[in-house]
Amino acid sequence: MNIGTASERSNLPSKTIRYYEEIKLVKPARAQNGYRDYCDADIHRLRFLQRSRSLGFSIEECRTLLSLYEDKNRASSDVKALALEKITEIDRKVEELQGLRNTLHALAENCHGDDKPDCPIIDDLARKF
Amino acid sequence: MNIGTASERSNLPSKTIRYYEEIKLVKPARAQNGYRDYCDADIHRLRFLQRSRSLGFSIEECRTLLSLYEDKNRASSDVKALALEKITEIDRKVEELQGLRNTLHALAENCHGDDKPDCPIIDDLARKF
DNA sequence: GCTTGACCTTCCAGTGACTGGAACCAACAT
DNA sequence: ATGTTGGTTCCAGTCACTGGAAGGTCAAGC
Repeated sequence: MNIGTASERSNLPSKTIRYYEEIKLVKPARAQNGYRDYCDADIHRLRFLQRSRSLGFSIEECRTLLSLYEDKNRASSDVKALALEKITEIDRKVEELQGLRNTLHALAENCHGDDKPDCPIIDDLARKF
Repeated sequence: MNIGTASERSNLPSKTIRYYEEIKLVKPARAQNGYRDYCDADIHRLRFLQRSRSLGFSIEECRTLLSLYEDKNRASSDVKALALEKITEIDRKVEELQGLRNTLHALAENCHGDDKPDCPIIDDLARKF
């Protein structure tokens, strides 16, 4: 199976798939013409990567997950630990973003948003500490 | 004022300050010995940048905000528009993160997290579409 | 048989916003 | 005179791709 088909089936751009090969995440066979030749197991790995990346795992975390996936003797606790860690990380990020959001919102509330140069948002950014 | 002092006063690492000079955000004078020499207005700009960056504006947005800040005839509506756009963007990001969080949470809930290889998180990542 | 176009290959450069490190120069305390 | 601290420049690395150039391959249509 050529890379174009692999791309369609995994929902990943060809460029990304080549990149994943470069960093040794997926190693397809090569056809005689030099084209990459993906088997079903490769597609499976690619989809696994697509999904775990979209769930916010970093490439290195995906590498770990993939090896856990392929380790028949893995402990589910290892995977759970990674997931829980990720949840904490997401919670932290959400909190931070909501803080920013609230600050910006408060500033925008106080800004009449007209033609005049008077602007509390700018004033806040420029405030002395 | 040397870069070290500027760094303390603006709460930005020296490296970052030099980088901001490279991309033409802050252009300090130079002392005779070649050292960067920051005046109060420079510090003001640096703090403005520190604060707007920490509020989640990109460098290019900061550049815009800075020019609006220094434009005595700016309309406050211009600034407000940028802030509101940023809020929308943050809301989108928060929603996305919460989606991820919920998915991960649901998966972790169903995972007993023991020594056995059985793991619903991995199963989900590996699921066929 | 030839051309066209889609698809594949490699390799190099760029993104954003820094960060780390090497090699060197300046200022100041002891 | 020497050591420490703090400047300077420049180059490389980060993360996870993405874009583009230059060229090879394949199937279809004329």
